[in-house]
Amino acid sequence: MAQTNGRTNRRDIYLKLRHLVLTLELAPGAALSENELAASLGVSRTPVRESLILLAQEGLVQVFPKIGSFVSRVDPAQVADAQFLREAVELASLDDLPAVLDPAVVGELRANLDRQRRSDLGLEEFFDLDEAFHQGLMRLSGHGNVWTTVAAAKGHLDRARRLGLHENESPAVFVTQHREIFDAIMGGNVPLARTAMRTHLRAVFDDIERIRAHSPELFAADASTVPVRRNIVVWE
Amino acid sequence: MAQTNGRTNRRDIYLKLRHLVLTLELAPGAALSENELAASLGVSRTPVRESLILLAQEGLVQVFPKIGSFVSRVDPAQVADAQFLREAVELASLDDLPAVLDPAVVGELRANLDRQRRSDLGLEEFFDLDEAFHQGLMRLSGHGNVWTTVAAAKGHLDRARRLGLHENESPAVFVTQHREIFDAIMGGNVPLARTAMRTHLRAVFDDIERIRAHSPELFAADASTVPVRRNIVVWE
DNA sequence: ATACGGATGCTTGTATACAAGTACTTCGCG
DNA sequence: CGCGAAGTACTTGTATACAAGCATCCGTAT
Repeated sequence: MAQTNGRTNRRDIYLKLRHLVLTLELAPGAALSENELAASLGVSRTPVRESLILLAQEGLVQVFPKIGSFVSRVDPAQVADAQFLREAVELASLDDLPAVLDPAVVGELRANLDRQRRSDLGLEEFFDLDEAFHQGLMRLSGHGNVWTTVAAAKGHLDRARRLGLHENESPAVFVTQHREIFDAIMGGNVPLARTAMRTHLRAVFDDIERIRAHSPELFAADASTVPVRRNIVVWE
Repeated sequence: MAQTNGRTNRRDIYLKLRHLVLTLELAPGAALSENELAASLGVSRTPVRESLILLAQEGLVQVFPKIGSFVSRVDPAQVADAQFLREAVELASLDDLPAVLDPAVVGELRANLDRQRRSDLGLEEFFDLDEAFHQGLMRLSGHGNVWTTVAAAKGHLDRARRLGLHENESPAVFVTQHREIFDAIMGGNVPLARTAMRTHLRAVFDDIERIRAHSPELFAADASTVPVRRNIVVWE
């Protein structure tokens, strides 16, 4: 999307940093330094800086000129916005399902669901499968590329979900809901699919306030939070 | 969104270039040069280049490493994607309208519609008012910020609309449709508002094939179009 | 006349140097 | 001991230099 052709350091670093932010390996609120990142990644500031600019446009990073760059704290307002967006898009996608479904995509979805049901499913595996599952549903109605836009907009929502599942037990309930959505689609019951989809998406969303009470420091305050530069060591 | 604070050359240039692309003053397919843009804007390559990277992520510009940068040709697939996205979001927003509407936003919308009805309405004025009108509708249901995401994704759609209105007579029919949507909302008739909104959005969309037949060189081919670098003048 | 090949000037990617500004530290003074 | 002010090290923004590669042009040979 961003780059049409060719592998560049910028693209690699952008994807790597984005993954680190979305998986919470780079914690919300963490201070980033173009120089430090460049040194640790073995490149110059240029590709790192350009990656941070892209992440800033996605809202995953905040850049304060002459002050510093920081991983964005999870903003409940942006979580709610992403929730509304994805719900609107995914429900509308269900209304656009064709009479006969693409058997290749259906096969992918079935295989995806099978892997979701494995007993040794790890959390990161689940998130990958979840992402592919929802994109697959969009592809069924020919709107697979719209998922790219939704995915780019739901960074805050994804991080909130990870916070919830980290302290939660297992994603088993979500796997069941995925199955219900899929079965409703295969049965040609669009209203049921819509209901199941809405229930599924809201189940994810409703945990957020509980998580916020548990880890308030990872969330943005009501007013725009002022970031704190990490301490500067003068000697040595 | 992209930048939290402070005015930088990059932000100014990014907004200026984005405006030039969306208004078709930079034609689809036009070759861009970081060096030329930097010289004509009186800055170095750095802010220009960083702006182009942002525009590339939005899909408005294509950057081919070691070859050149080009204003994206209007991609019918991306136009359709944006159409689906905005329709899904704006219709869902109507379903979320609160019982009592914010009088401040209602006043804005009314003033906006009055200006749309002026007889000397210019095309660029109309587009500005149209943008503000649709964002205002989203704000009525508390989803004003989601419009930012939609706006960022609909660059190809906006350019297609401008092509249509350039060769069309006047936006009068769209002004009427705006009025119908607004009246339905004020009357509390959500189903009517949904119908009017859908009609309105699709009226915009349905012109595209006609425009494409008229100006095919501004549209992307089915396969990924290979850009052509402009001629190089050696002597002189 | 035509085909082939090297030279040339453009392109973006990356690295680096300098500029402007912020916040912390630390030293000096009351 | 407390407080203030200057120093200092860090931050990002911008400009510039160099690297690598592609496309075109032009000359040459057939």
